Amino acid sequence: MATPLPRDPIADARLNWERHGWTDVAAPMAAITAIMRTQQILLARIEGVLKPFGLTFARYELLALLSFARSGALPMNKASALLQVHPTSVTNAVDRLQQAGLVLRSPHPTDGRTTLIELTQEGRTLAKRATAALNSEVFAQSGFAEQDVDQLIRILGTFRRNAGDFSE
Amino acid sequence: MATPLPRDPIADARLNWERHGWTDVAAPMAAITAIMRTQQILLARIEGVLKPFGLTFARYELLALLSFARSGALPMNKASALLQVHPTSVTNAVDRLQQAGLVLRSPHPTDGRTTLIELTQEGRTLAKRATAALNSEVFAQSGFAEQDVDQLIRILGTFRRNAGDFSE
DNA sequence: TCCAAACCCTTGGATGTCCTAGTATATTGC
DNA sequence: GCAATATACTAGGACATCCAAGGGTTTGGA
Repeated sequence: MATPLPRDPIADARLNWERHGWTDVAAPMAAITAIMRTQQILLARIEGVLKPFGLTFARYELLALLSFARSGALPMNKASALLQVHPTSVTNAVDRLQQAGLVLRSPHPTDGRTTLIELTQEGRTLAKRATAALNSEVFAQSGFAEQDVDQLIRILGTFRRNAGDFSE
Repeated sequence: MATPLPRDPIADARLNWERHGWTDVAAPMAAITAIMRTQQILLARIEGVLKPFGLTFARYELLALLSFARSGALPMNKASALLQVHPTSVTNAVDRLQQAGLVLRSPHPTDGRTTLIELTQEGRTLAKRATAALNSEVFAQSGFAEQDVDQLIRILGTFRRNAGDFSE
């Protein structure tokens, strides 16, 4: 890891905003920038843990999603909706997972437009092992205090609902 | 925007984790996944606002950073450290900003290895306009309650310090 | 003094994301 | 029943990020 900076760059940005008279939006700017940076840190940790398995986070997410589906299979469009990524991103991930023998495409029994993604036995095994690694090496040492985890879930849950992710 | 899902996919993932007995890491998993998704939503909003200016978020960040530097110029490696991205990402952003006439490269007066990035007058003007747009269209309507903004800044600030971003 | 180690930036390659457009299949409405 | 519309997936292109490697510049110890 690089040497820590002497000062928090986001706190500095906030001061700059306030100095320019944008006081009312300085705090939200700092919060949003902090989310960006935190995501970057977490993603790097996750990718580091997944690398030995030959997986990226995008591919892992798809694998994990399939492993929780009763039948171990999902239509592409369903996966796209649940993972909340663009359909082309799913196509890309499936291409690579298929090439690695972790999933396979099969035609939908009744809808000729739809392609089902199916977990292979190998894919199911790898998903299990990768999940165990993420659980112990990332989630169990998240770096967030327990009550802060609850706060994050609450705050970000409200945000995502307002953003139109889900209605519930 | 896509139709909202009937249920929160992250809450469902958390239930799946608990069902598999990973109860102790289910909450951090949910919090981290929520951060990933929130970042995605915010980035899309920001990119949408910046698009009319011909800017991406990465390029805007660099432009904004330069606009707050006294002299309007910074060494590449300094920018890389402050933005906390890989040096090649800065090279890439500078290439495009330079091509757009918003910044220019100049040699460091005393260190032949270093390249200074300098804001052009056009770059300075565009940075101002883009910041005004982001302030009014994103930061002023962040979708976070005021006290939640403070919570986020506190929680993520602690996280980033522990992750080694800064020592302060 | 001088050469090895450290540092700075760039190039090339891999991955992921999105958008636009195109092809194929279903569904809807007249 | 058939044409128009909607839906599903894929191909190609633009961007951003990182890593590995390479070439030029500085620094520091022998």
